[in-house]
Amino acid sequence: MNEKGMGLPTVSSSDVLPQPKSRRNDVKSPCAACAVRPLAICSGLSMDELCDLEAIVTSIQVKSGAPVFGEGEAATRYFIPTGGCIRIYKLLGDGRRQIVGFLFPGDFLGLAVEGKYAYTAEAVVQSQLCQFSRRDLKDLCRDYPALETRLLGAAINELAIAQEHMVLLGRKNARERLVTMLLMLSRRARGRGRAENPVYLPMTRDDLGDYLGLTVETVSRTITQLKSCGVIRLEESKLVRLLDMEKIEEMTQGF
Amino acid sequence: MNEKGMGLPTVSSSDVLPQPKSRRNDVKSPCAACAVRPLAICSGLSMDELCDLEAIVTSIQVKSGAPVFGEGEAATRYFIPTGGCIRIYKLLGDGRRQIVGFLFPGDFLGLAVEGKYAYTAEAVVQSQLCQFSRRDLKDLCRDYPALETRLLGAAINELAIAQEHMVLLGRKNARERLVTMLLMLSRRARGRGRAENPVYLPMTRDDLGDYLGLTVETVSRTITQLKSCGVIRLEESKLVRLLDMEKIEEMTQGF
DNA sequence: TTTCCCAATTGATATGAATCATTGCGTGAA
DNA sequence: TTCACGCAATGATTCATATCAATTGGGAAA
Repeated sequence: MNEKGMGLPTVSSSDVLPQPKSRRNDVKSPCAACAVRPLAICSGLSMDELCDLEAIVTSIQVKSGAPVFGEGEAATRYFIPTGGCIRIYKLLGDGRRQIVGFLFPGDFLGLAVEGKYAYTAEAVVQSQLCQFSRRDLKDLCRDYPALETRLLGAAINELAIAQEHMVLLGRKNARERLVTMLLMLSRRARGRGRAENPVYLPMTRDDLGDYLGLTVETVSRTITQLKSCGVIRLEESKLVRLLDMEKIEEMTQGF
Repeated sequence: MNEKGMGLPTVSSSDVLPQPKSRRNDVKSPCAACAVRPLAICSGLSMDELCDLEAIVTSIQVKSGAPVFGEGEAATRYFIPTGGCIRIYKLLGDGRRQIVGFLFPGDFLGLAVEGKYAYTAEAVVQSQLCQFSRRDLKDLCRDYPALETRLLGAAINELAIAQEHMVLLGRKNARERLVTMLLMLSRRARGRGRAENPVYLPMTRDDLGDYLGLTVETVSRTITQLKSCGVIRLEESKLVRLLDMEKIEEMTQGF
């Protein structure tokens, strides 16, 4: 049950602050210096290709809680987060919410079905994203087929994550769900070159609940339970120290 | 809880009966006559392209209950079912099973992460599939970039279905899960040009449970409940007549 | 500092689905 | 025909999580 984000207006100028970024002839090219490029679909491009990419990209800022786009909207833009965290979710008619993913720097955002976004995307905390028009990226794919291969790779990767999450939602209990998520966040942080151990949870407990298919209360109680088991410790309410990795990995997989 | 399919051998010659199909110079080309081609990634290819496709494809038969491939296996082949029904699932260490999808004729099977299948695929009933070697399809994608675009489309489509299913698993109750699935199967049958109303359920109640994140008993009870509500009628135990479409659609979306 | 507000935690109780156990049903084999 | 077997349906009970209701905590504004 969660009404935040229902019937939200789409990205408005007060929420999103566009900052032109394409400066093809600059001394420093922003893409070349981009910290998340090795992670994203733009990795492994030649200098020339990078320039063409830069020519079509814009950087935007989205304030905490503000929408990037809404479910059902015409999908005219693609995004790559470069900072912060984005939640994507779907709503049922009575306000029940299921968060189907959290996106971090380097992930790809905006895959659409029949020209429409299938979910709403909102910033969990203030976030930065690279923005492409759909048309531009399509054109670029024609010139650089490798780019489409990368997009396919990103989609397959997302699909695998989604399938893992279906196992979590369909077959795991509350404790297993929590530790699975902690481990997943830890691994993804490592993948981005960030600290893997005190796991940082930028989202609220409510968000966690709507991602894990639980209520806030159950999330909270389960965290307490994991603390008393001695497998985690809260350094702050959003910073979780994993104490017993072995036990945690065990708890994740149902052995 | 379900032990069927645990530690299964991979496709063996007794389960799968290969039938060479590539007869480039035949009068009748099998792909040209293929009933599911308009649905599958092979739609919209020229006669030439179709010939090249035929040259790399094999048709196989898989007996009811037999595996097509197993989770963790090296992903050397892709498939397109042309008849029957395939379940794909993941297992937890203690045998809990989550079916992450059912595949029907025209769907694409075999997307892999890091060269390995992320799930097991088994025939629900005797099924036919077109089989491609990964390498061959990759080569063909190089020549016909449109093919890769179609693969991307298939992956995005799967992803959207997966996200819908996460909503079901995370936020819907047993009754909503059942009617959502019935409606989904009805729509997909229509999409394949088959009857949309008596919905045919080739899978067992056990499979339904493992797909919907419920137990067999709950599936059975919920079906009984839907019968007494008057929204469905069982013509046979695997053939469900949808009686009140309006009420059914209402029940799926949480209004 | 004090106040306010929202997020998080904790407690008491209700409930939907799981679990355990049994019965019924339809199909194929003897 | 009868029997056996697997699948499906039903019943009784338990249990995990939801729900309803306070209470606590921590950061920002006054």
